[in-house]
Amino acid sequence: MLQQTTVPAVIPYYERWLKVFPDIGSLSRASLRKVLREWQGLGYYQRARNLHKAAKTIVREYGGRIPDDECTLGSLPGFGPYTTAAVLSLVYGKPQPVIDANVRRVLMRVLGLRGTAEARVDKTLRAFLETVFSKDSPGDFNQAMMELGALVCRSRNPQCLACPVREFCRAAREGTQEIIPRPRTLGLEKIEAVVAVIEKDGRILIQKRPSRGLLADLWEFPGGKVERGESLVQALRREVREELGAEVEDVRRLTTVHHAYTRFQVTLRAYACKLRDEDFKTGPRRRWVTLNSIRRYPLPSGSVKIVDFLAARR
DNA sequence: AAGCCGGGGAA
DNA sequence: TTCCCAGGCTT
Repeated sequence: MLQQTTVPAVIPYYERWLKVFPDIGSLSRASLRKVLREWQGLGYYQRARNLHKAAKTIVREYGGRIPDDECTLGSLPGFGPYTTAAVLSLVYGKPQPVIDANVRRVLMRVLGLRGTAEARVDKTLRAFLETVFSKDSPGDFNQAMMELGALVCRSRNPQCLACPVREFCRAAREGTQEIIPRPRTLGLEKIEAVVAVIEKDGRILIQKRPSRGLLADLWEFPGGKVERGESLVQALRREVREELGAEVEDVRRLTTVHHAYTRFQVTLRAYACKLRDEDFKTGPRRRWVTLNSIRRYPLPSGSVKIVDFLAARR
């Protein structure tokens, strides 16, 4: 029932099912019509047919006991790699790692594997799993991995700060947890942006983003998207002119950082510079801050990476 | 490797 | 709306 179906959707069906078919024998003796009737509304009806057929085979060929060897179990209808490994580990305690959508997502992020979540990556994942798998408690390990994916390392809004394996996770380190695995449909838009780290008297200029939309009310360095046919420095001069009404000078390359959002991927080119004119608009959304105090402001992850660079340079 | 199979929950 | 879900089977 859980194949490609969420736990909340399954629970009521699961409970009714076990009342009607309390054991393998009762399922094996039931008519297909009754089996399908109990499955009605759950979808993927081939699963019901497979389960029914498997029950018949288990009763007729294996004395009503679910086979405990991989080969026999995997030959039953509906028993693919996941279900076979799940039964062997959860029911029989055998050292079989499972890879379901949760585990696949967790491991793709841990290893920083780009691309969509497909069974194609499973070979790589399985090799890694072998190195961390607990043969003492395979069932617990497998369920823990799946729970981690379902509750923390979620498809959307992963809770990296609460994640017990955060320090081993490449995606969390690189800020790519939102785009690993890559969403199946929409392609990732690539955005090139420039960032002006404007220094004056040992302080740096930051400004507050608009209160609505992307990164609302977060603070960042002046800057913006590079437009077509425009050089990076041209873009830098234009953005500072537009936002601050001032010209820049002493422009020097600082660093390049990458950050991934759900729908686009941005490359930030940071430049150190100074302002030629001092008469630009200050205001409540604009402040000169020291490198130390800047960390008290909420910044987008991309800006934090730039701040980290500046701090490390000291 | 890609298509197909379902319905619902969450954002 | 869009995306995805404790996959498996067929082409």
